[in-house]
Amino acid sequence: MTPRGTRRRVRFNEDGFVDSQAGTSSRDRILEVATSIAQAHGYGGLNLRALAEEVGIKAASLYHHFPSKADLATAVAKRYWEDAAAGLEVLTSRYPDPSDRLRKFPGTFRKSLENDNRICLCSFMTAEFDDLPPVVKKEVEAFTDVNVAWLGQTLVEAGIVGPKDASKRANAIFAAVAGAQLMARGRADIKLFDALIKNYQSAGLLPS
Amino acid sequence: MTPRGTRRRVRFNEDGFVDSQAGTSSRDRILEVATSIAQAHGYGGLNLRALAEEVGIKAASLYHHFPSKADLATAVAKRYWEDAAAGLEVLTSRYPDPSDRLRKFPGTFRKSLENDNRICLCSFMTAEFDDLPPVVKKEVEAFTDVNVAWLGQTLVEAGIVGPKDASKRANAIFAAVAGAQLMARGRADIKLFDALIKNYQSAGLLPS
DNA sequence: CGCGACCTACCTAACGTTTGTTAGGGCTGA
DNA sequence: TCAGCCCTAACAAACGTTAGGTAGGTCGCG
Repeated sequence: MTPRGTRRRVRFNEDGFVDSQAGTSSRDRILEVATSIAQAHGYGGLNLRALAEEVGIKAASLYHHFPSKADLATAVAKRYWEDAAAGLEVLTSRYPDPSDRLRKFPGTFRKSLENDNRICLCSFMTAEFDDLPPVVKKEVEAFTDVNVAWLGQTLVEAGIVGPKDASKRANAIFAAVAGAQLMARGRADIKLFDALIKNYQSAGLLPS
Repeated sequence: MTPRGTRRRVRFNEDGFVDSQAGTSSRDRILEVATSIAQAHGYGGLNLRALAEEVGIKAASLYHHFPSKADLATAVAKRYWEDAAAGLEVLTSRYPDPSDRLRKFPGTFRKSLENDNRICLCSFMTAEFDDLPPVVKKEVEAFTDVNVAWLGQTLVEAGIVGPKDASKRANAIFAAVAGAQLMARGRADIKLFDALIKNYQSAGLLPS
């Protein structure tokens, strides 16, 4: 019965990333399952009946919590980047060396692949760009913003680039890691993801 | 009235990439329009009625050319990687310097973005991995194979990496460029794509 | 030459299913 | 008692797909 405004309890694992099974209220469980489905099938593939069944309720009952699919997806995407932001903050506070943090960064994306070969919710929704309700699009963009901002700040702190080039390099790292995740999904091979990250490191895109 | 087995006439622009409006037969026009739709909406978003309308026929008439949507999509993906392979071959024969070729490589992906912010058909379908008919999946993988093989060979020829590390670096370049394309789509900003590629170059992932 | 058989390419009409969504009612705990 | 949470039942639209038909062209044969 967490009131709507209350911050959900979230658990982080040893690397600062969100562990699942954090929500207990019905609304939270819906968002949790919806996130998982959308990471595998996208916005278009998010079927309200299938979602409801996995939650353990009927599709019509979803409308008690969300006025429409677009609103549900908006809440999903918002929760997604908020959790990501919280996870990155944990990373920052846990590792004093900014280069260490940068080395840990791809771990967020790795987690998705570990979870039944899923990908970043926002990568999928970015592909679906043209069919996304504008409100959802906004939240998807926020995820990129959060990651790029964190990367840029950390890169500067690590002395890898100057403040002027920070956001450009941050963009490059984000795009490359997202691309690695997508490619690894296509082969259903998480070792490929690791190899790609290693290659980014040896090429000098990421600190090794 | 091109017989089914005949190679379609294809035009390449100054950089060796396929120009549209190459097909004249009905079957080819279907594939052409279907490719364009799938690059913007994916396999799931490929609506047979909408496709037929854009071609100028009725949805039922599509079944004269293809037995099912899955078969249509298979033909689309197959044609897609075959055109890509042909384009890369043109690049090889047109530029004697392998480093030049590598510099031109991202141009293929740029072309999609120029075309109404579309992305690589296979990037989209890789996201839709779980919902793809197995036959389609196979053709999608072939696209990656073709690109990675070409990149690996060209990297060795350019003396950038040894034959042992070629395929790993080729994978990294492919993933990074695909990721850049996806990110640029999310911002509907082709200049972001150019900036990302430039950053890959200055980081040493691509020759500059 | 002329005629029927056949093929290609498209059509209309409809089917069955799946989809997001709504109306309205029932149970339960505070 | 009453709000919070969930239900059944159904709607309308959109979907892939099928049945069956038509117009035009081509071919072989008497």
